Amino acid sequence: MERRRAAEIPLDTPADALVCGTILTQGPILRGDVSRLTGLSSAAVTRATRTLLEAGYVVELGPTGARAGSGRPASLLDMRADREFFAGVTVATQELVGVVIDLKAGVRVARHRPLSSRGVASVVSEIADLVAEMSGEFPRSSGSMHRLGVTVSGDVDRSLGVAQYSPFLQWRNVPLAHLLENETGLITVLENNVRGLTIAEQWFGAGVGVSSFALVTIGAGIGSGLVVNGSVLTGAHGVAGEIGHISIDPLGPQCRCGCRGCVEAIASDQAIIDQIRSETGISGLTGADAIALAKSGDIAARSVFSRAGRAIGLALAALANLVGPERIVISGEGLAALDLFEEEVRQSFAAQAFATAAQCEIVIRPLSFEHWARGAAIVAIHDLITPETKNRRII
Amino acid sequence: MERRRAAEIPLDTPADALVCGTILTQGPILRGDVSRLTGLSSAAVTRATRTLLEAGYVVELGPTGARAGSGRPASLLDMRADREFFAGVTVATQELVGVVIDLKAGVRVARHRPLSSRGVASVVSEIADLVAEMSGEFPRSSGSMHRLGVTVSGDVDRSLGVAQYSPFLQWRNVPLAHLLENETGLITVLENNVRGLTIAEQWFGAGVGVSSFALVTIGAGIGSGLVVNGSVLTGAHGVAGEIGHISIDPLGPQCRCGCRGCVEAIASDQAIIDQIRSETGISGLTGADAIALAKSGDIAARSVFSRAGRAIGLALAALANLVGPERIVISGEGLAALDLFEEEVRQSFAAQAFATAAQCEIVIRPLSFEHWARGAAIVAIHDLITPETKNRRII
DNA sequence: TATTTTTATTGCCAAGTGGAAAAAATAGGT
DNA sequence: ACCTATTTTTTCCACTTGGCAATAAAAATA
Repeated sequence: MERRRAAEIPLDTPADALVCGTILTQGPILRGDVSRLTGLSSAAVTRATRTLLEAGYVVELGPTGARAGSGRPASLLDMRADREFFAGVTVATQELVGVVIDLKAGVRVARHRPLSSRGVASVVSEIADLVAEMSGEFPRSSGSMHRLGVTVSGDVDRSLGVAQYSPFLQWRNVPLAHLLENETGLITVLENNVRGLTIAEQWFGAGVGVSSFALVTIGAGIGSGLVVNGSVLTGAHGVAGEIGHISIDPLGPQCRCGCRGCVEAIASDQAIIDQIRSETGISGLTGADAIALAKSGDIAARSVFSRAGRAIGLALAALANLVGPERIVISGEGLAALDLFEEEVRQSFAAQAFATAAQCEIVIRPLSFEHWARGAAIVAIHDLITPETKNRRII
Repeated sequence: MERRRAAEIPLDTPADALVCGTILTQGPILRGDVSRLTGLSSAAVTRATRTLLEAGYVVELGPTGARAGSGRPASLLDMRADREFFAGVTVATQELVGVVIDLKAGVRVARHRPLSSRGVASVVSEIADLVAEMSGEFPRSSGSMHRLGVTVSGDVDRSLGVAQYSPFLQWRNVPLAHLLENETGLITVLENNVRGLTIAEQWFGAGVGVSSFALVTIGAGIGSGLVVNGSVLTGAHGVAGEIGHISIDPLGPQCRCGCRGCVEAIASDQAIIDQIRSETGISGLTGADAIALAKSGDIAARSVFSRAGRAIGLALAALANLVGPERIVISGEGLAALDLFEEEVRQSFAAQAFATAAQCEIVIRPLSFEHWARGAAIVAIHDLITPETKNRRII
């Protein structure tokens, strides 16, 4: 699969890509600031900018509103959002979620569709259908759509476009990117779903301008994506950010991974439900019931949520102590219940974080499934713009 | 402090530094392999090599022993060990440990000296004395010594050369590198002691050729240094690799950090001694006694060591699950007792490591205090050769 | 001795980048 | 209205770097 990037966006030199990425993520920005942020000379910034301006990817917003005194007025640069569009699809538990976004990651269309089967062929054709459907449904003023990003859970090799192993889909070594390129005609990139969301936050969310941060998702499972030195950790064996399977209590509940006291066995949605069921004896208890019960003041339910909060706080502290991110972003579907344990999370984090690691900022960002699909689409942008490093540094 | 690197070793271009680092760490190596490892063209390798050969930093070992069939024989390149020497000093609990090493990190002199006081002025002058003493004591065939590496525990900013905070020395914001440059006349680099040992392993030990690994030290404290994408983690707030303060048991012993169940409170030397004392009632028990007792088959002592092993195994699993290193190296003074719990470490690691994270290799390397001092000296080499990256990538 | 094979070197070239000077665009003073 | 100071942006030039491809070197083999 030949990547015909040149036809899409002119990023001939490393400086081009650097400038493009900076304008993209740092929003409207002055040339001088681009130069300072990237370390490039102003000459290089001018050149790269001109290329992008001529190709219509960047616009000049005219003199900045707040006049800065005398001197030639600086003019702000920004991406032209409607110059190009990107599709993104994430394979969730029960459904496919798809979006089309513009170059500034603004969502133009969003669609859900139930997942009828987990077979490869069926998933491929349903993703293709969803994309085709969406691509007819948004007002494309001028730009076109060449790229698709797809995220699934499990072990994914992005450079190969292969889903190596997905327990949920029961897939092994599925070359999904290739299959979808054939089916949709779009250049397709495949990524792990948590990493996709992490990249989205890194470029357009709470990770902008920060060189290291972590995105923690709480819900059906508990996972995280870690960004260190500006790049997302992959793990030498494909595992990284598995914060859910840190054990914090040798007497804790059994986890489905086989161990005792994993964070996920204490604080995932199902774990909370199970614990409240066994404490209260209510057998048909749902997630909503559990939250309602706790909010109504039920002691047993509240203590289960508290325990979950402490477990998460300890896990975040382990993360902060080991990796030392500048910021930790908490998100996920479980956030409906977050106010039930946010205080415990913060307290036990603060207690367990070692020395200055406690300065790590913890922010909470509710993210919907649409955000996950948007993450997939943003991976497509990321793939377009991030240059492949040529020289391997071993030192 | 102007870094007059040019006078020492000709590393004018990035390619020079890349080739130099590769030859240094990959031992005797063929030009062709350098080219393959670095991604540089063979022409660039030839050019960089010639510069280094002419300056006497690299030697050609002549045709490789094992003839590889027909064709022009390839010749191995290696660093000339005695072309330059480096001093390294680490500030240990009771003493200063110093070494002088050559360019290939071979130790030429090693010396201990008691630490008479922890005051800044006294430490500075004693380090300077130690270095002066050593520099007269090794047979320098031709190379000279321009650089000194120093490591201390605590929060260190290497680029500033400042010890920001060292609880053990009770220092805050001590510009130790600068003070020592004035005192010794050597270009001095200051680094955290665990990071120093980690860099040593990365370049000359179990981390060679691996892009991510962890070095875990077990002894008076439990810490680790993490290498990801070829660079040592620093932590946004100066804390990283603090594996000792992960909490794995809410009912565990109280740690000096104030929390319960930290790995360090279960598995550090003192923690093990304390636990065995309280189990057996022997008040004057020393570390050697504890080991002897356990080796003699004492049930209580053995179970304390077993518990420590399990705690370390869980901590290593947390590390592997979060960061996903290719390899974990275990070292430290506590290794005298390692055979008492190695099996537990491996078992509980294997049980708790998530999915393929269990493939992470665990190797054991006993490292003496002299190795720590050597680590400091290797940081001086590292500082000489590692080029400062010019462009800041924010994407 | 000629040929083949593998490795190393050299000459040439293209291009990316930085430095410095020039130009552009404004505010403010006279 | 014009000039000057100021700040941002652009242009021009030259340099460095590293890749490509042809060439040389050093063996083994025919």
